[in-house]
Order: sequence, then C-alpha cells, then structure tokens
Amino acid sequence: MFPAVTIQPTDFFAALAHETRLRCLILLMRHPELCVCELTHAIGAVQPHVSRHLAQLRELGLVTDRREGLWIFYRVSPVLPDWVAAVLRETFDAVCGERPFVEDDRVLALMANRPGVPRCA
Amino acid sequence: MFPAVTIQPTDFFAALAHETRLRCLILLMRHPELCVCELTHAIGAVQPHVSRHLAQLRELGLVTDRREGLWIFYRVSPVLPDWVAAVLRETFDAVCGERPFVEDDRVLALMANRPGVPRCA
DNA sequence: GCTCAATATTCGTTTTGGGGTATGTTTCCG
DNA sequence: CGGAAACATACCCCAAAACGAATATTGAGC
Repeated sequence: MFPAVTIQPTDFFAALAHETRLRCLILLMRHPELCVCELTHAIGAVQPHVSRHLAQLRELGLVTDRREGLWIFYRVSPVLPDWVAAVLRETFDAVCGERPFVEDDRVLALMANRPGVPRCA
Repeated sequence: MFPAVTIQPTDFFAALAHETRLRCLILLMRHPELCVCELTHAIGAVQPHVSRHLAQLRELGLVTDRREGLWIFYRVSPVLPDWVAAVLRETFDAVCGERPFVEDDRVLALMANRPGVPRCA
C-alpha cells in the first residue's frame, strides 16, 4: 500500500552517483537477489569496498538484506516509492546494454561455486 | 535526430545530487527559460553560488545558456538523451509539489522587475 | 571614454566522500 | 570449544567538492 520509506531526492541521486553502487543496483535488478560474494566477484573489487557501498544503499532503504547461513543476500527493496522505482527502471533500460554493466553480468554468469541459485541436479 | 551529448550515468546523478542544482533544474522545467537573477531570487542564495552550480549543469550539457543584453538565460537542453529526459520528467512529477520546489516557484512568481517575460500592457 | 548592472570566475579554506588495510562479528562445522 | 568462511565495520589518509568572499568579464547607457 504505502511505500515504507521516504527518500530525499538528493540522497537518492547521490546513491546512484557512484559507479560501484550503480553497478550493484543494476546487477540486483537483473536477479532476484545476490549475495555479497557474487556482487564482489562480478564487479571485481575487494569485499570491504562492496560491503561499504551496499551499506549505504541499505541505509537509504534502496536495498534490503537477508541472512541465510553464512551468506547475506541483497535485493532491491520491494517497497520503493513509485518515482524511485520508475527512475531505476529508466536507468536500467538505458544502461543495461552498456559497459561495464553487461560485463558485470557476464562475469557473474561464469562464477563458480555460487550459493543459493545454481543448484545442480 | 541524435542527442548532441553523451552523459555518463554517474555524472548525471551527481549533478542531481546537490539541492541547488536540483532546484534550478526543477524551476527550469516549469519555465521555458530563466535568467540567473531569477533563479538566484527564487532560491534565495547569493549569485556566485547559483552561477557556479549552473556552470556545472552547463558543462555536463544538461542546460544551455543564451545571452540577451545583460542577462543570460538558461534552459533545459533540448537535445538530452531520451533516458535522461525521462528521469528528469519522473523526478519533476514526483517533487514539483514538495518543498522546497513549490516555494521556489511561488517566490519567483512574486519577483518584481523580472526581465524578458513579464512585460506589462 | 567612464560607470553601472548582470554574471562568471578565482582563491583560500573547510567539509565530505572514498580508498586501503586491519580488525570485529556471525555462523557453520568438526 | 576452536577453527574457518562470509561479511561488516573502524581507522587513517587523501582527494574531490562545496563554501564565502573577492575579483574579473561582458554589455548597456551616457
């Protein structure tokens, strides 16, 4: 019904203004949820770097996290204000085919030993 | 045909991440064009402050400027990439009724001695 | 030519944000 | 209970961004 969070426009745009955070968000829009090690691997950064920027997205309410065993899975918040979701979608459509966003998803697809999703038969 | 400029997503969002720049852009979306003194008056800041942030918007290609006598009129660039224009429109629709954006336009409407537009009979 | 009005830019300083590395916390497993 | 794995946080340092005030530029009018 009501979006759970109120997000200041300038805070929202500041969150999108960093490449690491934008790359994480784009990846999270391609997949229902991803854990930190997947995001870290896809982006090719060190883990504290990714964790720090994920924390900023979380504090703003753009993403939510869920613990499952050792892993913490992030997903795009399902209760975003409509205009925030709309801006994210417009941005996604515009950049999902560009660098470095395409490569990020390709690198993720080639990742071995991914938790959760890739259960073999 | 082709948008004249290529704008990096992170640069674009960084431009929107400052309140002064966002307030200028919202005002410029309500009016075909505005000069610096109008923007300065509406926002209630000192002139160098507004000029500096307008310069950043101009360097990014989000606005264009046109000199007419002593005044320099700014307007939202007519050749923005589609997704940039779409994000601006979504943002405008979301915030144009909120503070401080409504007040900015009210203050502007009450401004005396505006150049250009308000020619009396 | 001089002067004033509108705007832009520069300078010095302060603040904010990001990076790298080390360390802390939580959970699972044996 | 003692590891090790996954992730978060803290600390210190540097660079980019913003601010206030002063100054430079541009054009109009006389």
